[in-house]
Formats: sequence, C-alpha cells, structure tokens
Amino acid sequence: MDDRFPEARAAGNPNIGDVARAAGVSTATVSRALSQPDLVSAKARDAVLKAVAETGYKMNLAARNLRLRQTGGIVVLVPHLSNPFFSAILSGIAGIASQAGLNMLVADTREAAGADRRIAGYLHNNSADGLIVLDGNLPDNFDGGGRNRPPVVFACEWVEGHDQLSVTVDNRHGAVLAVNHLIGLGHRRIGHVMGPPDNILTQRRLAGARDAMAAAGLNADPRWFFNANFTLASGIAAARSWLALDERPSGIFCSSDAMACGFMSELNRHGVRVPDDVSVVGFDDIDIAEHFIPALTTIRQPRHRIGETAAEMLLALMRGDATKSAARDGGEKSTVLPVELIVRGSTAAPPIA
Amino acid sequence: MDDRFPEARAAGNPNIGDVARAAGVSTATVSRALSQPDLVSAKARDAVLKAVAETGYKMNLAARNLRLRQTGGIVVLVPHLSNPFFSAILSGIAGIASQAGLNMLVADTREAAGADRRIAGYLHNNSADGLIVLDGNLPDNFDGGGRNRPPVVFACEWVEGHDQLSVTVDNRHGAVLAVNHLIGLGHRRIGHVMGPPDNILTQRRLAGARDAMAAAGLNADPRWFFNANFTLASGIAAARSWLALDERPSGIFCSSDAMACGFMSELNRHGVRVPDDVSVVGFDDIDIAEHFIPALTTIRQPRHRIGETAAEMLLALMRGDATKSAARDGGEKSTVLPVELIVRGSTAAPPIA
DNA sequence: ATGGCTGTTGTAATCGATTACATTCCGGCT
DNA sequence: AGCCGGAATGTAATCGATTACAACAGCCAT
Repeated sequence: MDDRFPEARAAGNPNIGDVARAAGVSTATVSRALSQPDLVSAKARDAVLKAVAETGYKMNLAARNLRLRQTGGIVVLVPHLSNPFFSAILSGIAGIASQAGLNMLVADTREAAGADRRIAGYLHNNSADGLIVLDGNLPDNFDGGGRNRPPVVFACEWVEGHDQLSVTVDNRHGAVLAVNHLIGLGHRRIGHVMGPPDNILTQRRLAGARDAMAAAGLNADPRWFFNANFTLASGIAAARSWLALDERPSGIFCSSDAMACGFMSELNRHGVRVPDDVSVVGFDDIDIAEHFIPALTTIRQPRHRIGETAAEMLLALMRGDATKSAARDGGEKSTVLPVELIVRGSTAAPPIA
Repeated sequence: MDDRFPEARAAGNPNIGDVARAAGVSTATVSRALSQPDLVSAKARDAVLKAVAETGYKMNLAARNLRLRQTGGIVVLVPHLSNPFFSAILSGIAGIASQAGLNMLVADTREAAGADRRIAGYLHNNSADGLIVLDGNLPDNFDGGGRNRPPVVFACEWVEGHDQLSVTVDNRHGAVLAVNHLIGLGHRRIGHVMGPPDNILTQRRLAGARDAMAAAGLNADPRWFFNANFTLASGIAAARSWLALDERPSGIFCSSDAMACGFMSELNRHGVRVPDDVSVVGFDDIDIAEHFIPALTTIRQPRHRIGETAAEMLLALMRGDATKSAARDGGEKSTVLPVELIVRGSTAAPPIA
C-alpha cells in the first residue's frame, strides 16, 4: 500500500525482523536477547548477536520509545547557551546522560523568537523524560503546565517556594568567604557588585556579603552596592560608578567572574591598579580567571560536578518512576555542593589611606 | 492485554483518537488538519483546533517519527563542549534548529568514556536526520560507517579530501591580516603561536602567516614558530619559550585568542609588557578579548553566524532529500564567511631595539 | 504415568500518527 | 436523467520494537 520509501528497505536499515530471520528465531527472542539477555538461552543469544553483527542492525529508537511511552532524552534549559559558565555544566550533564544512553537536548530559554511557547512545550510536553533547569527565572506559566510533567531537577539557580529537587552551591557561604578574605587583608570599606535583583543567586550572595560585613562591625554603605547583571558589560558599568564615588571602597566583591573581569578591565583603562589601589574578588572561577591580569581571586564553583550531580539526580528520579515526593523519600534529595576560596593576585592589603 | 500503564491514559496525555472523538471527525482528518490544513474544510479545521485546545493534545513525536522514518533531530559533534568558542556556534545552530522544530543533540567528541563508539553510532545510526561536525579530527572510522548516513555539514573545521559541505571562515586571509597589521606597525621580527599540527585551521593560518611574511621579505625564523594547541595553557608554554629566546620576535600572531591570553598572562608574570615590549594578535575574538588587559587585537570570526549558516545549509540538505551531490547542484554549497581585523590595545609599534 | 514446575520460545496486540485507497457528496455538463 | 470530476472524509495498513500470554519441552515428585 503505502510505499513512498521503495528504496529505504532495500538500501539497508535492517529491522528486528531481518535480524530474527537471519538468526532463525522470532522477533521476541531478538528483542529479549538484546535488552534482557538472561531470559534467553546462550545458544539463541549468540545467534542473535551474530545476526546483529552480520546485518548491521541498529535499533530504531522511535519505535522503541513509542512502545515504551518514553522519549529517550532529557532537556536542559539554559539561560544563555553562549555563556561559558553554563557550558562546563552542560559538559558534566552530557557525560552522565550519554553513559545512560540518553540524548541531551539543549534549549536556550532566552532565545529571541517565540521562546516562551517553546519552553512551555518542553515542560508540559512529552518531548523529554526529564528536565534539568539552569534558569531560575522562567516564565510564569512554568508550573501551570499540567500534572504529567516529567521529573525536574534544578541546577545552580532555582525557583524559590517550589519544592523541586536541586543541585546548588552554598552561595551564601561563598560570599562570606569572599568578604572575610578582604576583611582579613585589612579592608574596612567593602563594596559589592550584584547580579540581577530578581535572581536567587544575587540574593543569597548579597545576604552572605551583608552578614560578613555586619559580623565584622563594618558599615555597609548603600552606595557601595552596585546594580549589575552578571555580564562583563555590567561589570564595566559598575567600575564607572566606583570611579565616580567620593569615598571609594578599597575591596570589591563581584557576584560573578565576568563582572570582576569587566570591572578590572575598565579600572585599568582609567589607570587604577588592581590590587594596589583596589582589591577585587570574583565568583565562579571561570577558565580565564586564573589567567586574567591580574589573576583573579575568586570563589570556585565545581561547575562540571554540578552538571554531573544534577544528571545523576535526575536519572534516579526517572528510574524510580514514582511521584516526586515518593522518589524523594526514596533517597534523592537536594544537594548543596561546597565552594572554595581561591586566592590569586587580584587581592592585597588596602593602600594606606 | 499489555497494560503496564493503567494510569497513563487516565492521567491525561490525549492522543489523536481522543481529539478525533472530541471533534467528531476521524483521526485522518485530525492529522490532516494539523499538518496539511489546506486539505480539510474550514469547518472541520476549526472543530479540530477547538478539540486540540480542549483536550490539551500534544503530538507524540515518537509515533510521528516512526511513521515518517525520521528522528526529528540533528546531532552536533563538538570537540570540547566546555570551550566557549564553540558555545557561541552552538547557540547559532540552536536558534535555527528550534525554528525548524528540530531537536538539537549535542555530543562531545572528546568525552572520555567510549567516545569512539558513541560517535560512530551517531554517524551510521538512525539517531539523527542530520549532522553538524565541528571537529575536523574525527576517528578514522568516520566514513566507513555505511551508505545510509544522514546529511553532514562541517563547520569551522573540516576534513580535507572529503568533499563534504562546510561553513568556514577565510583562515588564511585572517592570518594575512594579522601579520600585515604587525608589519604595518613596523615589526620586522614576527613570531607565530600555532595550533595542533594535524588541525586544518593551524595549517591554513600558518600558511597565511608565512605568505604575508614572505611577501614583505621578512625572515621566518623556525624558532619563532611555537607549537601549541589552541588552549590557554599552551599559550603560557609558548610564552616561556619566547622568554627563553636570545633574539625575540617583537610581534606575535597567536592562532587563537585563548593562547594569546595565556601568552600575555605569562609575559605579565615575568614583567614583560604588552604592547610596549611585544605586540600580540589573536584569532577568534572571543568575548573576553575586548576586555582583557590589554584589550586584544584579534581576527574576528562571526561565530554565531557560522552556526546559523551551518544549520541553514543542513536544513536545505535535509529538505531536498536527494543525494549529497544532487543537493549540491540544487544550490547548497560550501560557504566561506569573511573575517575581520579588530585593532585594540595589544599591538603597537615595536620598541626601539 | 500424571500433574506441576521451570525455562525458552513464538504469536500477536500494542504504542500513536500518517496516508494510500475507498467512499461519499455535490455541482456542472451533455 | 445520467455521468464526470473534484473536494472532503473515513477505513485501515503501516512504521519497528516490546511484551502479555500461550505453547511447549524437559524434569522432578507423587
């Protein structure tokens, strides 16, 4: 009847039936030999394996997924694909997913054209068996989707209030480490370049910075808290604000390495020297941090490990195909990975005022 | 019979039959209303659309792909997922692919565990309708796969000899621009930090650099050509080699920005100043280049555009489901995108010897 | 020897969407 | 009136793998 593909079969692409014929067994036996070898006799198993090798059989995943009512893939929602901070995390996820035979689909949540619709699709949809979300500021329709949403794990960022599983780092503690480092060097006037205000990471790091200052009895002048948005460009803008101040903080904690680099870059253009004139601490420990001039003192996040952990958690959730809460009781729970202060050349004792 | 999923249907996930029932038409009409609206009457079409909205129907892609003998996705083979140079390209690909309703699968060809097997799978396999390869050094079994391989487009790197379609930049010309810039500033001793020797980009850029030097009648001292591998770390090693020279080139063209940054970073540690003591030119124009200290003079590659172009080319290839050569005659052909010299602070006239 | 048991294999239903072919309907033409 | 052609729709086969159930063989115990 329907043969628009006269060549397709002829050209190759053997199916399970071809293998069965070649091995002299039924398709059921082939299927079992490949996915549950214990169920078939050694003789049949060998025959099937041989037939597979001879025919060059590759399983058709669409058929398998249809039958199993699954999709064979996980979706990763990332705010900015081109941001190197995320690519290391992606790499971690990819490794685990590929070991588990799962495809990793990457979707940029901040893509211009019709992003909203597309994201909603991924959420509500049957297009993924699991979801890893790296973006804590998804559109509102996030949870409106429907009850049969795939398991979700948040990584790095998360949505407050939702009791989703997540893999994060101790952002508050990282900020405390950063500020205490500056204090330990003798700084008394400390500033902070913040991320976007609605971002959960911004809030946690800000809280940590505030706490550390308060604990040391330091005055947290509101003019020393610069609004920015994690990008290089916003770090540059913060540097301009810093330059315009009457009384300048001698130590600056930036909520991202990108901002710290932008900040230092702009200061350099204006002849201000780091760390001689001002000390700078970043957050993330991106690749370039170690090799920036000066090398950036920063808070290291285990980015690759974050991705791996999130993927492992998601797999556990997917395997125990129970409801979220049940799986949780079963063992999976949110993980907070440690951060680490990496001292490099961008910090020193404050200049003698 | 087989009902391991008693809840699945009940829980929701309407199928095309449910929609048909709700709309009072047959499944054939639903299918046509959704994918070939011109074939059904306005009345039926509206009824179907209404039923879709009511039931919250989402098409099952596995079923569609099975029937259409396709996979609904394209695979991107990238050498190092965590390398920011590639993530911008990925972002370009992702945008085009998502517009076309295709999933983008990302696979890291340099992943530790069993990478070879996995890659071969992607190639020979029915796991993708198309393939974009960003790695010019794939394992040898690349073309041995079989005749029913999906369409392939190379981007950035490519395999010499294979007459595959590709999207590249004019690497040779970029190198000429870089070296001529140094020559124009008055440099007479020019060095080159190279990429890995088996890499096609290394070879093209090296050729361009050599040609430009020869054209200006400059001596290309072999000791001024440093072996490296595009990474930050290898740029640092190159800097050490440079420091160890008796007679040092006053201008250095690095085959990647990452190496240029590593190079400058290491020189800085040894008190050598850029551009006062030595001028440095990079290649790529990665994000940090503009904000490095000093800002890096470099050759800009349109990374996002490279990704978009490759994706568009692949789509054209996939649509015209003809053989590679036929599609080529039909219009698609390899594209070479232009590069651009971006002059910044890392280059200046040579010091008075 | 008969019944029960385990281990292995085959038959055929099933997942959900697409589409070839058949059917129906209706207006226009001879 | 009868026939033709085109538009709209329905019926059912199909894609390829999985697996419930049935069938059967071999073995032990009663």
